[in-house]
Amino acid sequence: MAEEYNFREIEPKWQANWQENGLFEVRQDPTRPKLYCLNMFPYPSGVLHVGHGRNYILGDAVVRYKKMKGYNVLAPMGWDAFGLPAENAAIKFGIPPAKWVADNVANMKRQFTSQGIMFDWRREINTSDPNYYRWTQWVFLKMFEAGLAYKANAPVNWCTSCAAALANEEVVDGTCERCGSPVIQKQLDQWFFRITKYAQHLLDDTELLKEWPEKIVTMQRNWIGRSDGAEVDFRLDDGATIVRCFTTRPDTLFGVTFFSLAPEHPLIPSIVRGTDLEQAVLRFCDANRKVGGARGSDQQYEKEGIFTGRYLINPVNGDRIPLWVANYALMEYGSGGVMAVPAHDQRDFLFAKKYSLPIKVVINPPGTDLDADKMTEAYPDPGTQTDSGEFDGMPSEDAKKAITEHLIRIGAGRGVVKYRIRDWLISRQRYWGAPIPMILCDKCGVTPIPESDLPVLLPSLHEFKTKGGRSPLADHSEFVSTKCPKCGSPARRETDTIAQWLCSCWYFLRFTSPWEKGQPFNRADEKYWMPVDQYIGGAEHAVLHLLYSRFIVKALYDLGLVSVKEPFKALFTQGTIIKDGMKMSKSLGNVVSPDDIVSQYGADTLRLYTLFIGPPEKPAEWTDESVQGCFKFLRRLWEIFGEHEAVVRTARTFAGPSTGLTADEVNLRRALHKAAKKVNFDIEDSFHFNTAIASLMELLHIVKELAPKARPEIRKEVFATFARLMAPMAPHFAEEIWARTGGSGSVFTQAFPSWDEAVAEDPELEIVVQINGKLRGRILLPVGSTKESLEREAVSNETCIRLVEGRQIRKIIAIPDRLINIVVG
RNA sequence: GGCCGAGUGGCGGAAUGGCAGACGCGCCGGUUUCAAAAACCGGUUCUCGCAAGGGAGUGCGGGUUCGACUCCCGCCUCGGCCACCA
Repeated sequence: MAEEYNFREIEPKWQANWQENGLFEVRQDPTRPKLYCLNMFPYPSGVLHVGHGRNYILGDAVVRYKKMKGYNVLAPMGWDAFGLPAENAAIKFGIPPAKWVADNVANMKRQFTSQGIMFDWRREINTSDPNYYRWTQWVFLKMFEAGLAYKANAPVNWCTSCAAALANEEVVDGTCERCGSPVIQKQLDQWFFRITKYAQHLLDDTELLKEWPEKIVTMQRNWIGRSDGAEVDFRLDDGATIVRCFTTRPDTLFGVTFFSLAPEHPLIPSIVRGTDLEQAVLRFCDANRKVGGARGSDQQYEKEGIFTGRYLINPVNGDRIPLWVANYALMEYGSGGVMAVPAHDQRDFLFAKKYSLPIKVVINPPGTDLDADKMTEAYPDPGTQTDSGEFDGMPSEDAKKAITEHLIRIGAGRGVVKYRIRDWLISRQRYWGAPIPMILCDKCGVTPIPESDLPVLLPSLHEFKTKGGRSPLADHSEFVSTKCPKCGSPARRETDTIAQWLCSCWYFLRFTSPWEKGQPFNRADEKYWMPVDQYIGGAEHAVLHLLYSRFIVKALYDLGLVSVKEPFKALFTQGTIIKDGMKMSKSLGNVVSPDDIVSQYGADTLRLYTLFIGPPEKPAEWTDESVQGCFKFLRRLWEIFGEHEAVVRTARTFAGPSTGLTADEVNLRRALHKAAKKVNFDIEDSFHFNTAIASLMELLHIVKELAPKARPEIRKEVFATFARLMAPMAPHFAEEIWARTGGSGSVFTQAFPSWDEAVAEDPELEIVVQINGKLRGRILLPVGSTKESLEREAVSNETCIRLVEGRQIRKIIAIPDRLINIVVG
C-alpha cells in the first residue's frame, strides 16, 4: 500500500524547519546580487482571505525563485497599523486600538506561516509602535525643515460620519471613500505637505519608471495633470479691476464671447456691489457653492449661470464681453475664471446655446470654413486661424505660442504651467495616529519639537471619539500642556495626528535596518538595499500611496538623507480575486478563508491554485471546484513518485553523457528540459506562474508514462529536477520530494534548474514541414540548428524533396524549434 | 467627454506572425463497486457523417503576408481609471 500524500504532516514540518534554519533571515552578502522584494504591507484588519493571499503567494514564489537563482533576497513584512479602521473598530468593540491591532497581527502572522509565506520576521515593523512612529515624526520634522510642511486655514473635505478631514484623494464622488457618507466643506487649521513643489520632478521622473505597468505611470501623470497654457488678464469695464483666467488655448483668444467666474470667486461681491443684479448673483453663488470633492453628486449636472450685468474687455481685440457666474467654473483650478469660446469648447458651446450667447469662429478646420450659425457642436481640434487680427491664416498650433508672446508684449498675459495636483493634507483630527511633533507657543509661534525629544508619545486614552472637529487629544490636558523648546514659556502641543498615509511612505526604508535606535535607518543598509527592486501590490494604490512615497523619497534625497531618487524600481500590480461576480470582501459575504483551504487541501494546493487561477496581473474568478485540480496534481505526482521512490533513493546521480539513451529516456529528458525552459521563461518574463504550473502538469503526464521505462539514475534526475522546478510554487511538497530523492539540505539552497546546458545535449528535434503553409510532414533535425542551417537542410532533406515534388522553391521560411515552411511556385 | 485595457469552447484560460483551444474545471462514456463517492482510463469548439473523412471557426468589416487570435485601418461590445481641469 502506497504512502498517502499527507500534507498535514509535511507542511508544518518544513515550516518549522525553515524557521529554525533561518532560511529567510537575510544579511548583506557582497558575493551575491541583492534583490529587495516587497509586498505592500497590509492593514491589520484581522483575517486574510484568499483574495489578499494572491499578493503574498505571488511575492513568496518570486522570493523563493530568486533565492534559488542566487540572489540575496530581502523579503520583510510589517503592519500599517495606524488609521481609521483600527480606531473605528476599537470604538465599536470597546477595546483599545493597540489591542485590536496586536490580536489581528498575531492571527495574520499565523495565516502567513500556515500558507508557507515566509518573511524575515526579525525585521517586522508596526507603524503604531513608538519605535517606528518616532521616525514618522522625524520625517515630518525633516519636511518642515525643508519648508515642505506648512499650516494653513483651509477649506477641507469633512466627512460627517468619520468626523474627520479627508484628503482630496479620499473623497470619491462627493462621499467619503471609507464610509460612503456625504462630505461637506469645513474651514480648519490644517497641516499640508507642499507636494505641488515637486509636481514637475514627480512628472519628469516617471521616465525612470521603466519597469512599472504603463497604466499606473499614466495614472500618475494624469493625477499630476500638467497643463501648458497662458494666463490672460481681462480688464473690467470700470477700467481698474483685473480678472484673470487660465487657458490652454490662447489660440482661441479672439473667439471669446463671454466669461465665466466660479461661484466662489472672491471678486464677485465687489463686482456686483450696488447693481440691480447683486442679490440675484449672490444668491446664485450661495446655491452653487462647491460641496465636498465634487460639486453636487457624482452625476454631470446641468450647466447653469447668471449674468452679472458687467463686461470685460478682451485685451487682444477690445471686444466687450459679458461677465457671467457659472457653476461649471471651478475655483480650485486655474484662477477660478474661464474665458469662454463656444465655437471651440464643448462646455462653452452648451452654455452659450442655453443662454443664447454669441458664437464666434476663430479656427477653421483644414479645407473648410465653419459657419457659427450652423454649428451643432464645438470644433475643438486644430486648424487655421480666422477672424484673429494679425494671426489670420496661421496654423492654430503655431498661434498658441504667437498669441501668448503677443500677450506678453502688450502686458496682458504670460505663459504659465498649471498642475491639477494639490498640496497634501497631512493632519487628522483623530486619535489613532502619530501626534504631529509641533508646539504652538504664543511668543514663538509654530515651533518644531527637537529631534532628541522624539517620540511624542500617543497617550493611552479610553475615550477617543472625535467631537466637533477637534482631535480627541485636545481634551487631554497632560498631553496638550508643555513648554516651548525655544523660549521655555508654557505652550500647547499640536493635537492633530499624522495621516496614516505618511507612515506607509517610508516604511521600505525602515525595513533596511529596523533595529536602529538612534536613527530611522542605517545609511549603509539603506544604500545597500534601496531601491526596492520588486514592489508588489494592488492597483488601488496606483496613485496615492505610490505618489506620496515617491514624493517623500525625493524630498529626503534632496536633503541628502537617502541615496535614491525613486523608491520602487519595478512594480507589479496583481488583479483582484472575484467570487460570485464580485470582489471578495467581508461585507459582501463572499470570502474564502485560506485556513479552510489549508486544512482541507494543504498550503501547497492553495498556493498552486492561487497562482494557477490566471495571469496574475488580471482579475480572476475563484471557483471552489477548480481548487481540486491542483490538489489532484500534487496527489498524482506524490503517488507516481511513490512508485519510484525506493529505486530513486538508492540510484546514483545521473552524470550523462546522453549517448546510449533509449528513445524513451531521450523523450523523458527532453520533456524535463522543455518544462524547465518554460518555467524559467514564464517567471522571469512576466510572473506568469499560471502557465509555468500548466507546463509542470504536462510534465507529470509524460513522467507518468516514461519514467517506468527509464534507468534509475535518470528517474532520480527527473524527480529531483521536478522538485526544484516546483519549489517556488509548492515549497513544502518540493522539500519533501527533494529530501526523498536523497537531496541534501533544503531545496532552497539548490540552484533553480536552468535549461540551456540541458537542451544542448538533446540530440534532435522534430520539425514540422509545411508547403505553402498547407501540406505537412515531419523531419528530425539536430538541436541547436540555426535558421540558416535549417534552410540548408530543407533543400537536401529527403522528406522535403518528396513534399516539394519537383516544383520550384520560391522561399524557405525556417523557425528554429518549430517548423520549416517551403513556398513553392 | 478623456486616457488605458480586453473580446478565443459550457467555464477559467493557452498559443515569438507558424498544428487555435495547452493546462485545469465541468460534462459524457468506460473500469472498479452490492451501490455510491473516490480513484483510474477514454472523449469533449461547432457542424455534416455510422465511419473514414469533409466544412466552418478566435466580436464585426476591410488590409498586409506563403501564412493572422497575433500586425495595420475602420466599426461594435464590455471593463477599468480619470472627469464641466478651461
